[in-house]
Amino acid sequence: MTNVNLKHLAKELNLAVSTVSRALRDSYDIGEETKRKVMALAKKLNYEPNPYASSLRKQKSRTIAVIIPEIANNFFSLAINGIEEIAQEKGYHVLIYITHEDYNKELSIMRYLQNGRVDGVLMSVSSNTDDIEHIINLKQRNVPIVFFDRICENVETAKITTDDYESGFKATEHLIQQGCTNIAYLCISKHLSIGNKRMHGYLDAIKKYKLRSPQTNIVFGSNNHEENYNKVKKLLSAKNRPDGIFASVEKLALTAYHAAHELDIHIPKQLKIISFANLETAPLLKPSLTTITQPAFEIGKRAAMTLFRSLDKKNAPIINETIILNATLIPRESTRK
Amino acid sequence: MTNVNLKHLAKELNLAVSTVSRALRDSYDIGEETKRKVMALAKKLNYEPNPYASSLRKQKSRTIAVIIPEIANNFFSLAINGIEEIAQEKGYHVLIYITHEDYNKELSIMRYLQNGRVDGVLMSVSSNTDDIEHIINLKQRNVPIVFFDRICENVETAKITTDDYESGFKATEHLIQQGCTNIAYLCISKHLSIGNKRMHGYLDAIKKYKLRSPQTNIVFGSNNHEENYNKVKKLLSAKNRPDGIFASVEKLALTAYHAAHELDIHIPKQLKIISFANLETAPLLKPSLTTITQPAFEIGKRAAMTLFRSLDKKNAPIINETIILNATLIPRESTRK
DNA sequence: CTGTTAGCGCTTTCAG
DNA sequence: CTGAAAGCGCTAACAG
Repeated sequence: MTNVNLKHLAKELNLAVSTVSRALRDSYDIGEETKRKVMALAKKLNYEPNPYASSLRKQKSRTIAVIIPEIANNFFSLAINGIEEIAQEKGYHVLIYITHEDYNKELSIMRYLQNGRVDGVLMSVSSNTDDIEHIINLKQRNVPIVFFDRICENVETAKITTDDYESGFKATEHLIQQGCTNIAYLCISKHLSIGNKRMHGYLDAIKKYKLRSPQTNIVFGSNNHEENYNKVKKLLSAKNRPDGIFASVEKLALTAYHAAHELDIHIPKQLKIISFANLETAPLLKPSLTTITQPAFEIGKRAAMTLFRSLDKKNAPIINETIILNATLIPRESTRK
Repeated sequence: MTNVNLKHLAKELNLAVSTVSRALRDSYDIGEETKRKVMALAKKLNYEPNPYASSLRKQKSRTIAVIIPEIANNFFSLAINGIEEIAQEKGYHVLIYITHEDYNKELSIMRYLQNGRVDGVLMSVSSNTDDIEHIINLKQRNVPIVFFDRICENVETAKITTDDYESGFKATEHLIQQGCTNIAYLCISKHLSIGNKRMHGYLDAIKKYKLRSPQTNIVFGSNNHEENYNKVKKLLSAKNRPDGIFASVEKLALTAYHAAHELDIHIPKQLKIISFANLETAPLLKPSLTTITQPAFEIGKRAAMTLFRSLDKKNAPIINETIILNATLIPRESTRK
């Protein structure tokens, strides 16, 4: 870190450090002549202010954190893309943290953030987070939080989500219209808002169309892939096994695929699958999967914009509101044209 | 930022700030009794040191930057996953920057990093980066850089790559073994190391099997999707159009798919495609694409480990070495079993 | 318009 | 074993 700093510039120009500092930003207050000289030298020496000194002084880091459960998943990648774009526009830096669906990791990550490291947090909670103390804690330390996708209902802050209930309803309806009469629902965790909302949509569609849905048709998965696989396999091995599956996340759709394949159940003839999924490659590579695609990039952007709105204005509080963006159902037929 | 800091703790305990500071880390030097008291209060008040004050003082940020051209791409998502895992293990924070294949963005990002914001950088260069001054610049400011995947040959530092030449050779050979005699190669940029190495593998395979390959069979794409699409369409519209395509990146494979589809060329009957791709969902969703899959997660981990090796030991210089990991060819047949 | 001064919160000599 | 004091690089209040 052998680096040029304000002191260097000041000495070289026979000016006070503060003058140089102001010339470099304030502007209105410093003579044109001086400003030009300072700017010139700064450019010449490739001066870049030390961010941490400035953060320490201003108590603002111009940095936000993004906390997500996983990243090798198109939804979150796209969301980050949107977040990063807005952040770059606003001159903010983005720290990324992956919880790997681990509540304890989420906890310790949020501890790190509580002392000024970031000005705000964008997060999608881990699937086994049912306690919200750590989140409230951070909020109380004046770190604004915006949830996206996997929200916490009972934290008062901005939330950007998809129309999960409606999408769940439509997904189920879609399967029914395809002739399914025995539809199962797969989701990752009882704790997740998205899973529950989608489930309610599913249940209401079942009800509306007067289908029966045995309790066993709802599978709650976990972090453990093996376990999920066995549960789904069991589901598909039953005498009256489902002829349609609505998976609340892509990963479970794939689990179902694998299981069906092993059990020699033909997709989509004997089993139709619909799933929330953000396969960028979808139009070409998923001939047999109907997807419900979330506007991930947009969600990321909106989440970031919402956060920055409160950061830009001097600590304007984040409004406790939910912005709901619509997902799109992309039937597999259309993928073949 | 109403926050508890060392001064608070010190006052509360009737100790000097320095004593508290040391009790919280140094340990050997402070009385057991005092230490316990300090620790207890720190825990109770949920004390978390201000990272920027400490960074400023120690001239170390415990933060690294990851600079990548894009993120909505499985390769980079997986790599980040690996990077983040190692970083978390080491107690480092990860800043993420996306260049969107834009040289100018890459430039300005690296400017931000030159004054202590990060202790090191992991990067995959943008496709239109042919000038390396900004990289050298950063290196000279004592910010170690490790390249992964898209490396810069002529910067002396550690590089983690895939066996691009061999994979290019094998990919081409694979198409030849499938009966292709007129194979085209698609890549994104003349500047990229990976594209060039893969191309050499391709050319050597063509040579070895004594196929002819008209110059027109090599397509250099760009950032512009439309443009790429037209180039590929033109390629596939020629009288003696190729019967095999080796795409150096997933995106171009998809472009080829689209073009073939529009021109009513059947895949894989009339045109076989092989491509570098990291489709996590591959086993199920890509019935017609043979892929060469890079160990992305591993690459990320190795890159991070290499960087941390030099950060952990007091500024041990990064060795100018290239670590080459092997990609795996996954034929489409095996996806159907 | 410019300089002086006093910190931001932490670490680290240097003294006791 | 503990305290006092200096200073990382920057900003901002206060003087001139």
